[in-house]
Amino acid sequence: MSDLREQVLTASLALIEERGVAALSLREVARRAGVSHQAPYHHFAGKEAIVAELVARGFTRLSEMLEAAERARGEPARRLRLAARAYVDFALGNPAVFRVMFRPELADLSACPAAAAAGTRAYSVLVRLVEERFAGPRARPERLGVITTMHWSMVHGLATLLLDGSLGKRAGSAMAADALIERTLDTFSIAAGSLVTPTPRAS
Amino acid sequence: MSDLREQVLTASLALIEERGVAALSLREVARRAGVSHQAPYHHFAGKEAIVAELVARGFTRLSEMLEAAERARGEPARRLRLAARAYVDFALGNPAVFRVMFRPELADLSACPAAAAAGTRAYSVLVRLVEERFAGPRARPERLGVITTMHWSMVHGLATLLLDGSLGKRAGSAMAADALIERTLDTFSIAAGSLVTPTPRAS
DNA sequence: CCGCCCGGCTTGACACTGTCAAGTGAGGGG
DNA sequence: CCCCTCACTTGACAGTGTCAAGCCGGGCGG
Repeated sequence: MSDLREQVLTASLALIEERGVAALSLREVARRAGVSHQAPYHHFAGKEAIVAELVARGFTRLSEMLEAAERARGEPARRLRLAARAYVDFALGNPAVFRVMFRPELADLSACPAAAAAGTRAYSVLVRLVEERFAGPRARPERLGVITTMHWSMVHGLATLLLDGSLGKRAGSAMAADALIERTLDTFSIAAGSLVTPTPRAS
Repeated sequence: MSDLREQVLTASLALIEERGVAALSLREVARRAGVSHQAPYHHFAGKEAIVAELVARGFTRLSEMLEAAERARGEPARRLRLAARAYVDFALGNPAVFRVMFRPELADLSACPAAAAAGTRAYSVLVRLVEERFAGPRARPERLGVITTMHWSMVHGLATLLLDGSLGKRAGSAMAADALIERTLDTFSIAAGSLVTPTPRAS
């Protein structure tokens, strides 16, 4: 039942993947699904609701990938590193969804509690991983929060610059992009590692 | 002369500031400027050209702010830190423009050479600052490139997450946001500072 | 068995958009 | 004086999101 609902979602996704979210047209979606232009309205309140659903699914998929990294064996640093790579991989693998996930003016995710919950779920994975890696006798929780923000910013910035910014063009081929990601994340991991012991008071 | 051109630009900017770039309507712009709906077409090729112009101006303004930080006195670390703060301040001070600056699907900046040049100008400031801070006898240029990418990613990610992501909501007031920015950039600066000497081979 | 309701879908309409095409009108140079 | 150019207007067309009805078949109560 409700086969159309899924068809609308996949058609919408395909459309924004190939022409950008600005070109998402409900009528074109209906056309591709072989129904009349008003049929989607019986499954979604409007255009926003469709992309909100896509955003929610994107966040749960991202959460799953991050949680998979969390379950990997190895030291905390390795798992945090894997999660970072998973974040970037998700962005590069689902560019259209990723772009719209962090664009509240297109789809107000606060209006869609499912999307907000999925986003919090992904965030909490990061929080746990950072705690695991950086918790220590001297680490105040407030400091952990800052380190979490730093990690998220770094990884998110790398992903968005590769996707939209000029980083993607500067690093031409996919292989070059992969090397760029690996080396950037490695360097960041090393740099952040210097924070795990109380910062050495260099004179 | 060409007063309308400027009027169109300011009206467009105001419109995307208050309703988002998706709601930019040439007809509404013309209405606000008190002219007919086709008047803007005598100054811009179309909708894309207008936002391309806004993007170009945004990049030059960002470049100016970064260059001001570059001219500040103090150690290289301090200037890099100032530039990072300037980047975030620009994003928070010009949210609509910043958002559209890194959204090539809305305004293809490669079609607008002025915007691309301004972007490269801003990027080169960052390259110089990173070189100044991290250049050393042991630093290969390739390594400097990675460090540059890391810095750009971190700062850009922090800005976009504050703007669009949930970071902005998590850090409620503007004062809290300011503290968050300061502490995150400080922590990052310290972490990155551990890279200036060849990474200590901890056993 | 009939009749009714109701949910999924269709058809129709409205206001709005970007953009092409043609017209208008004032101001200035030949 | 004429005409031309340039900034602008008017008109039209295709396309959009969305509100308001209409249709239609299948399940349910009687």
